[in-house]
Amino acid sequence: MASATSTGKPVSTLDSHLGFWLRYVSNYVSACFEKSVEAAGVSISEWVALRTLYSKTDSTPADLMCELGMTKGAISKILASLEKKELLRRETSLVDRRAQQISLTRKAKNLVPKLAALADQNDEKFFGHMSPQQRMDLIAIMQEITCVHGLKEIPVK
Amino acid sequence: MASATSTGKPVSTLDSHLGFWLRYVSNYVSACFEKSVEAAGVSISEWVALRTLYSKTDSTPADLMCELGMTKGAISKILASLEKKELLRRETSLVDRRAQQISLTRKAKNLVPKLAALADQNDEKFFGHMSPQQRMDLIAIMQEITCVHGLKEIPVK
DNA sequence: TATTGTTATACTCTATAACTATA
DNA sequence: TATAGTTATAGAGTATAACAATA
Repeated sequence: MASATSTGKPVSTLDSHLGFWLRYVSNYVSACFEKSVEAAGVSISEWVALRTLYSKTDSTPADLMCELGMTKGAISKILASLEKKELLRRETSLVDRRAQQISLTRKAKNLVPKLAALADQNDEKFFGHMSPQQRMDLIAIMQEITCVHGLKEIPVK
Repeated sequence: MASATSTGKPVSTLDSHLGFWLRYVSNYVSACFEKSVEAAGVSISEWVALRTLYSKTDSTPADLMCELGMTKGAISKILASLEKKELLRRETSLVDRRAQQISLTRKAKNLVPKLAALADQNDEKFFGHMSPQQRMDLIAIMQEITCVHGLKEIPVK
């Protein structure tokens, strides 16, 4: 697993790190999911934005900025792309004319459940061989790491 | 956790998927590691290439292509960058003058153990609160997923 | 013809920062 | 002045494909 240096200390291998394995598996799982939502016409970032807006109506770009952990420039581009696909509308807020109110179109409201089903299927594909308990345990472990390190935003990167 | 559609089916949330959590944690862990190796002057892809070459001397770009799961164009750029940093040499193979023999410089051989230590530290930082048994179990779970799905190359992406 | 590696090109995703308009 | 959002620019990382040299 590890070779030795002249000082006798072992040089750890790539695969001795849990971080390596998480990234290894995660990249495959995400790449596969990306492919499946792309067939539905959206990117992963767009899916995350859509699913967030589906639950939280009347969000502003600033809200999304916080929730997705991205810069306002990046959010602006995602929203422009979704608007172009007729999945959302942006209207100037009546309260503060600098701000925007985002709302999903009917098309988007019909699409989100389908995308959620794709996410379910993707999870089944990769983790379906594990017991429900094992999967819940794993989620709990990931959540614990999130807590321990104070991670906050949804990482779209 | 999930809202209901007009047909009564629940629309799963982002955080109900194990894939979401793996990506969430993995992105943070990798981003942190990236930052730490960048301070040492290399990217994650370059670290992976260096660590691979450290164990497997006399590799060719074609070998790396398979092992890192990247195209030859990408490998070529990584090798050019590492050569520019004086971390490796590329010499025409005596056997087949189309191929190259890659060898690490002394500078690289001194650097790799330091980078490996950074990887160790990164793992400690994020998973140090878990028991050795729990960490080994997690790695085993990731390896099992790898096996079940026939994943092969080291994902550098 | 097939293979090894390089290079030109393009694309995706994101950040930074200058900018516009409101407040 | 400060804030919300847009846009221009840049950079990282990778893929595709045309290319040169060699087999």
